[in-house]
Amino acid sequence: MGHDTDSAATAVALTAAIRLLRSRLRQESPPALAELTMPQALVLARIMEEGPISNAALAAGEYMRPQSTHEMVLFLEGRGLVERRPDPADRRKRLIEVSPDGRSIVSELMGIRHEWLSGAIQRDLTPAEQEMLAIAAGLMQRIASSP
Amino acid sequence: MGHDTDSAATAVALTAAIRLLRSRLRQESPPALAELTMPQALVLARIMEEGPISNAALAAGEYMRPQSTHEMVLFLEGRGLVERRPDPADRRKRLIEVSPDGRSIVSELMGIRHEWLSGAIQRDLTPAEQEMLAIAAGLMQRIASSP
DNA sequence: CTGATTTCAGGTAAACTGAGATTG
DNA sequence: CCAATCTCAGTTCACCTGAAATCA
Repeated sequence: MGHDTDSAATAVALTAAIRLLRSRLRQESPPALAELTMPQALVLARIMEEGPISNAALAAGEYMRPQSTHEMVLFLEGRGLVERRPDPADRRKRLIEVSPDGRSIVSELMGIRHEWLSGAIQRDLTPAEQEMLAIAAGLMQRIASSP
Repeated sequence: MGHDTDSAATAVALTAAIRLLRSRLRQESPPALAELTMPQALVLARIMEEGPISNAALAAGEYMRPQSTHEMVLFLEGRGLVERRPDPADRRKRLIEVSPDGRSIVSELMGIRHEWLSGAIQRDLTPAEQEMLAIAAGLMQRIASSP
């Protein structure tokens, strides 16, 4: 154990795991409660975290095209969950911020949306495994954001 | 550490990690070499692993609708990468198998497609972290396939 | 007759590319 | 003039649902 080829095997296993888990999550997500789709909810959460942010910066952080995030932001604005105002320092930009309405539902929504996954983690994994998975989630984010 | 609410936090972190990593993978995947898309390549790999398999069984294993896998199988058949023959035991089914051509390119293809991820794992993680990620990939597959 | 499997047809979600206007 | 940002429009990918035919 510890050879060079291990990272390739891990890459294959991880890719397969991501695809499988995504498929299962799609199956288990409650459609009735889905006023917001998963990407919309996660983008909303990121806007809340990163404070007032431009659309271009939001897209860069999500590794998407600005057009893709733009559409989600328009949707969220239509629901009154975010607000946009011109950036006084750079009038090309429009700063996006979560509204009071959006802020009040975001935590509740995240809880509902992750209900199945949270339960499965608790049901199927030992406490030690749960801890390892939490660490691994951090590692995955690190890899995704590596230069 | 070790409370009930931890699994919820892990679920949120894991969902975010999956989304980020998927976006990054899309960015990093070499489009010129993509004669097969990611799902097509992974379905082909699964067919190779699981030997002769019916489309319904394939779909169940991937947590997809039979129609979705059917389309991929038709594409792979058109490229001559898989072959189908009626199941003598149950003539409703058609058994799908990887052709010699498909078998010869599948390992090469997997290597190319996972090149960036494999490199990032090796570059950004310590050996101990790499091992943890490999274990976590297994845990994710277990959760995805849990009843 | 019921149920499972395959297959055709059409639809949706979530990203993409291209192009135009405004501002730095 | 060039670059960055936002925005409109159309496109592609990866799934979905519905329905018909075949066979157990």
